[in-house]
Amino acid sequence: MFLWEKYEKSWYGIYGEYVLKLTDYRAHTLVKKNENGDASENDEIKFSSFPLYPYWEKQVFRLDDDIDEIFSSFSNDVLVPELIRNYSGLRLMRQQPHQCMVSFTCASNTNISMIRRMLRKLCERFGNEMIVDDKRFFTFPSAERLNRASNDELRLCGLGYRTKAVKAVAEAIVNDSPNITSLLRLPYEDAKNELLKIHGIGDKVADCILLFSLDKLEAFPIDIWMARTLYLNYRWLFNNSNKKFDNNRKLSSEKITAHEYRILSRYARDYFGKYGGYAQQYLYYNARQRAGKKW
DNA sequence: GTACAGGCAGTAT
DNA sequence: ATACTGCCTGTA
Repeated sequence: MFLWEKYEKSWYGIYGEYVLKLTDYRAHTLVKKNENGDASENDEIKFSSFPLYPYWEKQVFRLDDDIDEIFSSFSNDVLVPELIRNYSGLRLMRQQPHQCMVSFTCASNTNISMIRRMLRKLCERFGNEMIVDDKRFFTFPSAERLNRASNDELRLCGLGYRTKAVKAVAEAIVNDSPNITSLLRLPYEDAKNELLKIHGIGDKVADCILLFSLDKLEAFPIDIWMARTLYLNYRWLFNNSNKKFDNNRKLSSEKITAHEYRILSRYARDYFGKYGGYAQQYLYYNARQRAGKKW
């Protein structure tokens, strides 16, 4: 999700060895309809990819989820259903596990533009060049390639002290420990414990990997933005039970302690339930929107 | 120059 | 168990 770019009406995204392409003709069609009074052949969103990956949108945009059941599971909440109505185009994306693991390992303690920069450099240096529509893309490097890279080479991608962590993640994937297929099968808690064994993967990064690539929809990643949202809109959830911890939070840019993460995470998962990750996605997007973030 | 950004591991208490 | 601290790097 970090490696998507827009040109004209099309979005291009790096998905492992693939360049995915989504073209939105809908606005264009409105004009055409007005001019001709006729439906255009392009009256839709079109999906393609290089190389061909038929129906990738089903996998990547999770069209196989029972979205009605998921959305209705939040019907007792005040805020989330409203956000679902407001942000109707928002989707929870499913990434390839190895790309997701590397991406979120790079994501710790930095901002999105920095993450994008790091990942683009990793792709340029270690991925394969691909020309699509006369534009140059680089696929996402394999774990084998990253594992072969020297620490100095990785550092040149701007990883800083994350270098060691990226190496550890690449090595874990190459060694097949943990095995990705078994992570997909394991319940949330067990899969998370496996991920936490890898150097550089903590609570937050693990929850992102679980939600965005391992189909654990109850995973509820909490970064500083989610923490702010929880304190702002859901303080009542943990108001009485954790007085000491609740009161002195200043809502600002304080870092989340490990202890705090566990508490917030437990309340959020108890409250939002087995599809909580979907709620998280809407709450997160909303928090960023309200803060005027441009991604 | 300093503060800050979507955490983490290592160490001290 | 929980608290404290240093850490790469680019931007404001």
